[in-house]
Amino acid sequence: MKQIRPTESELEILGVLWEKGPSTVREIHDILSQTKDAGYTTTLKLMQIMHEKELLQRDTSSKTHVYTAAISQQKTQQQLLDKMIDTVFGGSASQLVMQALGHHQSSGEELEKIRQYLTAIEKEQKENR
Amino acid sequence: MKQIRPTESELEILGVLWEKGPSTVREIHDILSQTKDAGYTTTLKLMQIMHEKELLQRDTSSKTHVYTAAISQQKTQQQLLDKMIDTVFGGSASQLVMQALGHHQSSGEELEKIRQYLTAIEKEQKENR
DNA sequence: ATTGTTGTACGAATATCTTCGTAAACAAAT
DNA sequence: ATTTGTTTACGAAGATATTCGTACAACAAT
Repeated sequence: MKQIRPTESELEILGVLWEKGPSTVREIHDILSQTKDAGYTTTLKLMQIMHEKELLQRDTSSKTHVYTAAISQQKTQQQLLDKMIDTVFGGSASQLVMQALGHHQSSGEELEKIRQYLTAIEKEQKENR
Repeated sequence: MKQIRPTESELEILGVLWEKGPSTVREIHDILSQTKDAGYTTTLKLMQIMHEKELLQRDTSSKTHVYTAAISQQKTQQQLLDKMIDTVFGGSASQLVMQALGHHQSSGEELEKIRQYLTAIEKEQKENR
């Protein structure tokens, strides 16, 4: 399986693309520059490199190119999670889960969803025993 | 608050130190080289740099130095989680939790622990309403 | 004492990431 | 047609991370 390792800056860009969908460099840059301090050409260059690396696709049919994420959020999440669980949480996923639950408030709804999820997993485990 | 940003390789070393406790370069290297391919002096150099950065402490009283992690696993976990939730999971901790639960088998005990944790959090939320 | 082994220190090469200046293409406005 | 603003392309500098060769010190075994 192909190992994708986006850098920190690349993840920021992917994050925006995942949320907003296909975007121009200008759009990405405007959003990023709210929280970060970098020139326009920096963002441009990054996205060009990401295109070379095949992290992004782009449509060059008009003068202003439109970029799209070429890797799915899900897959990227899973990959980064796996590595993190492995190196930082000593291999224990539930350790990570509890740490995450502890320090971020989630709405009651979200907690309820997680609870249902737990139940489903436990049920599945019983069946496969 | 001081932002710590260990690199990938540094995290690997920290991971071993957190698990095994104080260790020599040789011990760390032997473990890492099971899954990674790097020379001994590379590991040594990395740990020396980490000591300069104050990521590691070391005892130089004997010829063979003994290194210890200078930052806690908990704090590092939290910091990395926060950033990850922010950039990769669009700010949703529960999104991360479900993704993590989905693709890693946890024992029934662990799941039970998480369930209790959930209950505690929900109770707390009610009280603070 | 000589040899072999294991360790640290140091410097430098290499690789990778990040940043930005500059030039050229293009379109809209004057 | 010239100016102005927006965009891409490119190259190169700067910053950071990774890798390893070499030298030297400590020590054990012969």
